[in-house]
Amino acid sequence: MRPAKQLSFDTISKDKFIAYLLSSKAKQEMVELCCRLTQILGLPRSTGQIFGLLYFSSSPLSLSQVCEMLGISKASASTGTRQLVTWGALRKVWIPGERKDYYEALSDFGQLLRGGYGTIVKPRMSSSIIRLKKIEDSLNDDLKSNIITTEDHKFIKSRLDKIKKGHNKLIRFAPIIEKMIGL
Amino acid sequence: MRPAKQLSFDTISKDKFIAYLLSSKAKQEMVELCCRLTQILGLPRSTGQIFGLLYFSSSPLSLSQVCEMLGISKASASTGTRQLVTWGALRKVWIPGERKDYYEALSDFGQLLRGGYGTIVKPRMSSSIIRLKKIEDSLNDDLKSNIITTEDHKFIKSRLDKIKKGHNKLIRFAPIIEKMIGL
DNA sequence: TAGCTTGTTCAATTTCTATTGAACAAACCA
DNA sequence: TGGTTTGTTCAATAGAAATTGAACAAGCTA
Repeated sequence: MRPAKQLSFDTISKDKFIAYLLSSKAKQEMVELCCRLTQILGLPRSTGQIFGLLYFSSSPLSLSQVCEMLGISKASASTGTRQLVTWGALRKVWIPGERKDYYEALSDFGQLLRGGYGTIVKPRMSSSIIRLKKIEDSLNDDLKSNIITTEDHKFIKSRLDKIKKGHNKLIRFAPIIEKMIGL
Repeated sequence: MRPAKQLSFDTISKDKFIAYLLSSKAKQEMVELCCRLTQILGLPRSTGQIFGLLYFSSSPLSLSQVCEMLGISKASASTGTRQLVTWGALRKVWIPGERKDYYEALSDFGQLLRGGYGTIVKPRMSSSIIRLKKIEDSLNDDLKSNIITTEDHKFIKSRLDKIKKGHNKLIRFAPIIEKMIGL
């Protein structure tokens, strides 16, 4: 009895590889390692696992394969991959004749760091900084209406300045750090 | 009617200042700003608030004052300050004749970053890296017992190497980054 | 068109973390 | 000693975030 559909060499080798990832002890350790690294950036565990799996997969995988191999739900896989794609850690691969989306990890691990920095740290920083000017204003008002002593006002002002200075420094150095992080 | 205990100038000015922190709109904004910045490092909100309060206080505050002014429990205040002290963001101040512990924030905001990096990122990194060697071993075993093709083995090996390389780079650059971050 | 495959979204649930109240320990005082 | 003040610890609770099942949308096939 012949298989209904003849398997190409590529398909066979791919299936073998997936079977390996599913069975091997090393695989679990690899995914776990990668997962841990990505979790440093504050990613959910499931998302970390997805990246780990794809980072060590020599061929792109579909969503359903990711679900099956990691034992997570379609929903998690969908949201996880989307996030990783927007961060630039994964990329969609179009396989001709296939209706499924396939994903592969960029070898540049640093892309993940940069993505995380750009979407988590940076916006929070700037949204915080926007308020600085407002705070300084109400602080000056407090001084004028004698709610606060000149001395205390001076102290608070100096601390605010420190934050401003630090922020500027970070802004200035950020591109350099980003480049250095390019793993 | 005279107050039972004559207040020194210092005490009066301090009480005034605390009243200011309690009442002012600017205070809430300041604490919130600082809180947000510290939360970037993954600190609990209450801990962030403690740091924010002390960062903008011109005099050291006791635990009970922190509780009262932030409306948090003794337990949170105790654990929060302890963590901040071990990170080097706060320091205990001994006031002669007082039985309470007083705390003040170090003006060096970067100390917090370094503390967070040292106690959160660094250990996770190294504990992850320890496993690298182990993974490589089981990978080689898999190759020998023909569970995996030479090709796939090569691919996985290259990805592991990338992680190793990236880790080394981070280790090498960490001190430089730490210095640059010194706000 | 109906039926099938694939991916997304969202309310409900589970899981994890932060926070708290209360019991405890330590140091001081009278 | 007993009482008071201060700080710590921990089990229980409240709160936030991740995960999921299920309903939905979009695209293809016949």
